[in-house]
Amino acid sequence: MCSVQATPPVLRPDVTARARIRDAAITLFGDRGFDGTGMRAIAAAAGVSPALVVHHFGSKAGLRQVCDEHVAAVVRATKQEAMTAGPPDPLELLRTADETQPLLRYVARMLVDGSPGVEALVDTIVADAVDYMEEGVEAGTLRPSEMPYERAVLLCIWQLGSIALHSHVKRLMGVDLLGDRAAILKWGRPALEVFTHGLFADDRWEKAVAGLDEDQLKDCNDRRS
Amino acid sequence: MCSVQATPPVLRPDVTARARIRDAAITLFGDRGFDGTGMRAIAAAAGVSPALVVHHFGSKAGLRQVCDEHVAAVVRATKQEAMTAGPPDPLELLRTADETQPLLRYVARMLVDGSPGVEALVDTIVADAVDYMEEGVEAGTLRPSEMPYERAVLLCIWQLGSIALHSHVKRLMGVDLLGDRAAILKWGRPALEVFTHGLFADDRWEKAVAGLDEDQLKDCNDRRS
DNA sequence: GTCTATATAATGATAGAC
DNA sequence: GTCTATCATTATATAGAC
Repeated sequence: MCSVQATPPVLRPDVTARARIRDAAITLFGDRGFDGTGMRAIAAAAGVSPALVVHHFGSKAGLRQVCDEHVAAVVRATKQEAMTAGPPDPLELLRTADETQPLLRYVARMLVDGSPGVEALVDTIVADAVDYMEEGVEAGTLRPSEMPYERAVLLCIWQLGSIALHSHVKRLMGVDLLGDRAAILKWGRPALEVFTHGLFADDRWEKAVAGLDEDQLKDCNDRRS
Repeated sequence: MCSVQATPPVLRPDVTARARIRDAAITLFGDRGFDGTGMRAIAAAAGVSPALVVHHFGSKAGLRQVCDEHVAAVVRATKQEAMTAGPPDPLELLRTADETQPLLRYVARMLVDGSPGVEALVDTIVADAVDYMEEGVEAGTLRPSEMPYERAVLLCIWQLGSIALHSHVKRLMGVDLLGDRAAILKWGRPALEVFTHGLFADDRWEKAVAGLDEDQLKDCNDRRS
């Protein structure tokens, strides 16, 4: 599993200009956001003229769509590879993270910027997680849940959200979730602790919430101005 | 705790134009991002001329700074209030969420846009969480951790990340984390399940990871091209 | 404090030569 | 396929009247 050469967004005359532009866009969009990145910056990073960007992709929106599709394809392929390699686990997404740093940075941006292709990508990730976790429950490695789908969504959002906030994780813990594997382990250890032993000392919170019914909450909401 | 009237970004001639501009900016920045929001749009939403925005805040960056400070102050005040009201719990952040929807939407954007005040805000949130959780452990409601700080960071990132990805949570589960309390409960239930019982059926994962040392991981990293 | 009118810079996109 | 030169639009910010 420790292989794969990521595609760095550096100037590489050996790949087509089109691919260089696309990779530069992925890096810059991921780094400064879609709105924060100009065509000129992309062209400069790819070592071409701004006009060539338009020539190849029609428009900035067209370029983004191609980036979306490419990133989604790579993510899907990476997950496919990981699936066939061995049993999935909740750290799978983070495990494969360092293979494709600019890609993940782009995904992190997509998640909040709301790029046109991100919904389908997230839905796929969640659907896969539902399958993974069902298998895990059957295999006896995961605890069964009263709400398997919701739990899968929760865990996916936690992981994707952590990626989206990678800069804060880096600052707070010195761990680059988009970076090397060793660093990711430092992040994974407390997660493992929570996932193995839980967070609460007992089930008093669960009981307390179980005691609440919808009516009480509705009432509580209604009392707001 | 079920009170407080949020400040809607609607046209309200009874508050100063300055406050209206600031609130409109918070809503729009949160909704469409900093780069995606023009001064004209802010002025229109506040019912004033674009020039007045500049007159009050100097520049778009200046306006953002004021927004940052205002949001941070409100968040701090809200947390302060929640602290004095009762014992804190991991859902505290989400509990108080619905009080201030536009504010939280803005925070969600700040978290990924990297607004200049967001680091301090997050650091404060984490520092508070560390205190909360230490008290929780002493009180016997939370399990002790081998890495209390890292666990607190993890949980804060999970919660803030969930807020940042609220649109996906809405789509996947029909729950608006920035919205009403009843919806949030639907999200909180699986979280409560994981926090109470854990996710793994046993400690095999923890043991497997505990067996890994840094050298192995380093080696694995080095083998990447 | 608030406006209209405008300056100036940057943006996405086009035209046409090579 | 790739470039230079340029257009049209939009952006932030300013000047000065009321």
